[in-house]
Amino acid sequence: MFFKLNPTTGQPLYLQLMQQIRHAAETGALQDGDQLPGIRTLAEELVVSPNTVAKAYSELEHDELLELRQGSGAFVTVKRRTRSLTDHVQLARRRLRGLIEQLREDGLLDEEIRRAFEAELLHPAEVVRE
Amino acid sequence: MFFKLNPTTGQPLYLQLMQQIRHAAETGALQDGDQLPGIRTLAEELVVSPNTVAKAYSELEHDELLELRQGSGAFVTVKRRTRSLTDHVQLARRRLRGLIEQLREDGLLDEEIRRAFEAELLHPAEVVRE
DNA sequence: TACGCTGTATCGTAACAGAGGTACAGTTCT
DNA sequence: AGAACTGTACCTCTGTTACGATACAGCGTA
Repeated sequence: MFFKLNPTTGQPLYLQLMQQIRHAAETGALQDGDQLPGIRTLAEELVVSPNTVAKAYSELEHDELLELRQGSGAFVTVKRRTRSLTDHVQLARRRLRGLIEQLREDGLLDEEIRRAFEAELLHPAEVVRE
Repeated sequence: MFFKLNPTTGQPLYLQLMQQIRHAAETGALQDGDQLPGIRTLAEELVVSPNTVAKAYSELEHDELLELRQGSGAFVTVKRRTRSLTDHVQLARRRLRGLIEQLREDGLLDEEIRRAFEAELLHPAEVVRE
């Protein structure tokens, strides 16, 4: 599987995993009916406790993005809205990719880019220095 | 002051505050020698415990971005590298702003945009579906 | 000097994240 | 039926976050 967790960001691991699974569904990388790796398997790959994966899975089940069938596994259930949005999300990925590349070439660190991004998302309009 | 914390993201409040102060210094919104609000004042504004602000401040002092003078206050100390980068960061902000605006108009939610951003930052190159 | 501001330090408490382990229950396949 | 897989449910332990409150220490000014 194509997930990667970063223990240094301060964000809980199970949340990071949830976001990445969500995003995979939004881009179409995960499609309706796809089966996810087993809790123990994925936990071993990501080098985290099985509990952490289990928590992510069950939260996503509560959000109706996964269906957990005891004995058989975890399966993706993508709703219509998400499905109609995949194109937009994929386009967004490509645009973001281009911009991030440029910013990196300007010598910006990922951390700096992330801070600028979060700031922009938080304060839709803002004056830099009054 | 122009800070805002979000208790729902899972990211520690003191880290969020640190990032925002850092970013303010990177854009030039906070300049060398500027004085930050007092611990208690800021804590009250943000509706958090003074301990939380104190932790953010002292971590930033350890990172040499703040100078804490007992009795007088917290002051910004911006190094040369950061100073030479403000233009790039401000430009980045503007570019990100434009892109985010577009994506919102496409009907994407902030959460979806953030997931796409984080995914792109994490996997510089990636195939969407193999 | 005395007051009011600053940051510093330390309690105690609560909640949560995460690791690690164990046992149980349903499904699938042989 | 039985083995091997799945998720489910507990428990204990450790570390971190955050709150609340208290006391202390340095600085500046009236």
